[in-house]
Amino acid sequence: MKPVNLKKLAEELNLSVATVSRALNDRYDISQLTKDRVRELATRLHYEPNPYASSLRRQKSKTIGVVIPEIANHFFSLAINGIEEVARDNNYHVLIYLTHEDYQRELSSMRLLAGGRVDGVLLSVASSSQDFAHLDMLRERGIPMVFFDRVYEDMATARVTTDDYDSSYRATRHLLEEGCRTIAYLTISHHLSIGKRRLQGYIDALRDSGLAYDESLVLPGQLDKTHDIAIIKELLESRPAIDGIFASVESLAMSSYEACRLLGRTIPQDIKILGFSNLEIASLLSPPLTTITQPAYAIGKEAAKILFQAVIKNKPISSNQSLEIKSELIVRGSTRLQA
Amino acid sequence: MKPVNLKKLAEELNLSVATVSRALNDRYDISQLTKDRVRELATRLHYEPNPYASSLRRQKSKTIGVVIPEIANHFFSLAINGIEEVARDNNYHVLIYLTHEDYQRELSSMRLLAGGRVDGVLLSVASSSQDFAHLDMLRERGIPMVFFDRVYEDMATARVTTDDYDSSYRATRHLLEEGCRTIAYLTISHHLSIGKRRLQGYIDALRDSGLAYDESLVLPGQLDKTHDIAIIKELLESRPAIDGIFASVESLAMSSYEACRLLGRTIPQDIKILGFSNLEIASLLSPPLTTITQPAYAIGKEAAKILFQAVIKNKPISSNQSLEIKSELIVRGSTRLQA
DNA sequence: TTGTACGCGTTATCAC
DNA sequence: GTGATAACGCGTACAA
Repeated sequence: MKPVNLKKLAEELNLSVATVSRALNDRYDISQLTKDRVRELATRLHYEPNPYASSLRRQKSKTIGVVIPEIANHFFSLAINGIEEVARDNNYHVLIYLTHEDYQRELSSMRLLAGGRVDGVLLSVASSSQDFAHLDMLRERGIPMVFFDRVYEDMATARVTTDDYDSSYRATRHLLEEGCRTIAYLTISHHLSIGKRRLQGYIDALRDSGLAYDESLVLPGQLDKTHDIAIIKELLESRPAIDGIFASVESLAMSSYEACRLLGRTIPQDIKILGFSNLEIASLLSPPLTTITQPAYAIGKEAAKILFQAVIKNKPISSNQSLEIKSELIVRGSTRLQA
Repeated sequence: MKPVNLKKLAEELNLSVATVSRALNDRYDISQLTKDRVRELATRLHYEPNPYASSLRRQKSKTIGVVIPEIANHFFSLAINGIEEVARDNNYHVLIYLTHEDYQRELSSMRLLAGGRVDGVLLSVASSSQDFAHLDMLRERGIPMVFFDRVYEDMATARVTTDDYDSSYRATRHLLEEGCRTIAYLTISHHLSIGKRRLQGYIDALRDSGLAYDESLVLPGQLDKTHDIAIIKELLESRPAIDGIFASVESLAMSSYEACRLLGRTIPQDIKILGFSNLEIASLLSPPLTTITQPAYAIGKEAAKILFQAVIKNKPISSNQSLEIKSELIVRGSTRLQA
């Protein structure tokens, strides 16, 4: 019940606490015999060093913090998979904070993290975040941070993203090539750089095909699924010419499917749908969903690797360590008849 | 860059460290004036207490550990959502450890947690875990633990589960009522109690319908999707009489869809499929998947609540705080023609 | 109402 | 090779 500590081991072995500590840390100046004796007793008594005492002393928490908008989302859970993998390889622990796309929660998470609980932070910003002063807290404390997927442009640190603009451009081109002429664009945030880039890819693809950008075709989704379905339905009814939907996030693609079903629109005959998504089972949907699939696991892993370079070697992170990993457009039945 | 600590605040205000500490902790014996002065400076300098020093002193980490098999899975990510919610309400932090269904990783995670890094643990055991001696480490250290979903029967602590036996029984009945006579059962582990209960529900439902239990219809899935599809395909080919598949975990239902597609079997005409699953988009699959949907979010939330009762009030957890939350059988197109 | 002094468990420094 | 001791930053008993 009462934890074994160095003092206990030392008493038991008639050694000093210092010696026991050094033996366990495998220091060169301790005799092999002593090391063996100490280790034997330590394992026998299930000794585990107190991580907080150790952190206090070493000024290292052996912990990183991951702040993400949500977790019930394939992109983020795959990213965490990658992050946890790298953390474990480095003998680090992972704290998770969910913002639910809420700026206030992101802020309070940052405040907590800035308190020295972690040696580094991985962040994917909330869609409602407009102000980024809260990120300065980390900088002031010298805690390195790496963005992944959703970044804040003005911050001088590394980011691991995907080719949002290009894939959005390609996706829009694909819809155009499949015959769409009036493409609705569903988004979640205009503030996020990721939102801007994806939107720009859409706009440029339209323009390059000689089509005008019609702002009224851009629909800002919310967080509530029921509400999303309702407004998509409304848009489709008020604009019957719409023959394509480009969902910039997974949940909006799903809501579009529901909306079409409610309206009796057939995919892809009446309307084609395409979306950013990491759903493994996109191919099992009815019809199979054409997706832009992001390398979520790799993004998490690479972001973590960059962070650990800074954490372990105590080097600051530079923006030019940033990485862009390409997404893949996978054409399926929702945009093409015989896919 | 250098963190502000109590000493700094104290010097700045010409107060003792103790007074500053008490002011920040809002102790009754400090004058309002002093409290105000201290707080003002603290916020101005962005003071954040060092969590490790505090933990060391208070013998409380304000952190819980969550150990789960995987995260890229709707059940677990929803559960974490619930857990994080409760943790945040209690001003606690959440450490995540993924076992990838591997006993060794579960063991090492437990060892880390037993070191005093957390005040409590939520665990959903890995399918490969047969030995549970590693859980004693927590008990020895007096760290409370609550199981959720996947439990180890012999451990005297609370568990939050769903009605695995009943829902499995009902699901099997449903398949039988829809005309199935040869139902394959796909499982991941025979060791897990959850696996046993679900299997038993299946067996009993068969028996109550006068059908014999045929062990060769029980297929143990692996972790690798490609492999799963292959063995399901093999089973279906070697046993052409199979007209129903009951997948005891989500991934196996998906693999079954793939296998059927590869074999050209039509769902639900040739074969009916049903599975435990928390996929929100089960209804958008082709055909929509009949599911037993577990209350994942609620399970996570309730498990965390029980844990916090112990953590906050320092009371041991008793087995009879255990909770069973019912799952729901949602009939869709994969088991019935006009659903 | 505030200050002094100690200890939480570990590690680093210095002495022997 | 090993031991004594201080220090990490905070919280609390006791003193004033």
